[in-house]
Amino acid sequence: MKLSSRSRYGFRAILELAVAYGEGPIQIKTIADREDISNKYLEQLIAMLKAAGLVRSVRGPRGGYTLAKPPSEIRLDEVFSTLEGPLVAVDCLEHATFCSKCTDCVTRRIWSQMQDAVLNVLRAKTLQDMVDMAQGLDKNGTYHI
Amino acid sequence: MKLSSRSRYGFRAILELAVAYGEGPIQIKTIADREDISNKYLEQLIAMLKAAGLVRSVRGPRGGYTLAKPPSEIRLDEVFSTLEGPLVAVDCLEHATFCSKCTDCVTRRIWSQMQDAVLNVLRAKTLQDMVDMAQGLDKNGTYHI
DNA sequence: TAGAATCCTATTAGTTTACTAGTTTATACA
DNA sequence: TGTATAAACTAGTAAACTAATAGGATTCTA
Repeated sequence: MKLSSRSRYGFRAILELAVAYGEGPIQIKTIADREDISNKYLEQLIAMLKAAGLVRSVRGPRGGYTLAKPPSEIRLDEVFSTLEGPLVAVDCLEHATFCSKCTDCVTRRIWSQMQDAVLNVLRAKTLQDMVDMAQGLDKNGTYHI
Repeated sequence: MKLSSRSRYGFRAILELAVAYGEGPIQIKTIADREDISNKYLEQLIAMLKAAGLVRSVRGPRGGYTLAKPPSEIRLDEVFSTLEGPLVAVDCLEHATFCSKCTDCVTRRIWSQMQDAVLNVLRAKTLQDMVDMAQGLDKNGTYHI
């Protein structure tokens, strides 16, 4: 139940992009410096976000990354599952035929409730919500952990 | 966000003990056979549950394991955190001094909400609830996944 | 006192995590 | 048209974790 730094770093990075949405591309180096993340490692995380279609890139001088859509159109569960893998606690929640007792299984019900609880939190929010929260709280635009 | 088989196996095992509560000790071999888990691996998982004070052991012939308390007094979050480690999504949720922006941190708020969502599911239920669910659903007393 | 059961310690193949390093490709600008 | 800039791509790696397996020591009962 520990979040990987993939998620922690990735969320902080995409939040930087969300805050700067509409102001042109931001470079990896900028984000890495600001959030104190390894340049090369962040590069790989952002590549994941790009592959998922959440982020767009511009190559060459004055290039960098921008959100592919407005912050209000990117739900947090999209970001999370891109970085952390599918939001499935156990396989039998996806494949109903996984085991013979699947529909009757008590532990499966608990895992299902846990999974739904997390999913509801993340599905209910977009990057815009995080931007709004940030602007209400923090004046200088830096975010941590 | 994938549950380890430590949790999956461990929960199934302690549920067996909960169902049999008050009927004397059950051997590892019995549970391992019934739940199709490696004998030696289950031994280690139950050792964790014992170290956490959730399970009691009786050595020698006709020995085995029983719950240390009635099923109604063991909450699911106790079992979960014993097997899966502390239910803390990120370190800065435990240590408020972890980083300078901790109180203002936006991502931290999201992790906090996620963690609370899971915790609420697990804290609200005891092993007795699982036993009740099982008895309403399944006549032959076997549980899977 | 035989044997059934837990208890304890060690080992291991495979995977994942969190990086680092180096090279290649595209492009704005002089 | 050259050059600096920044993403893109590929590979490697030490450390930790996962899911076991192995073997013996200890304890208690019948």
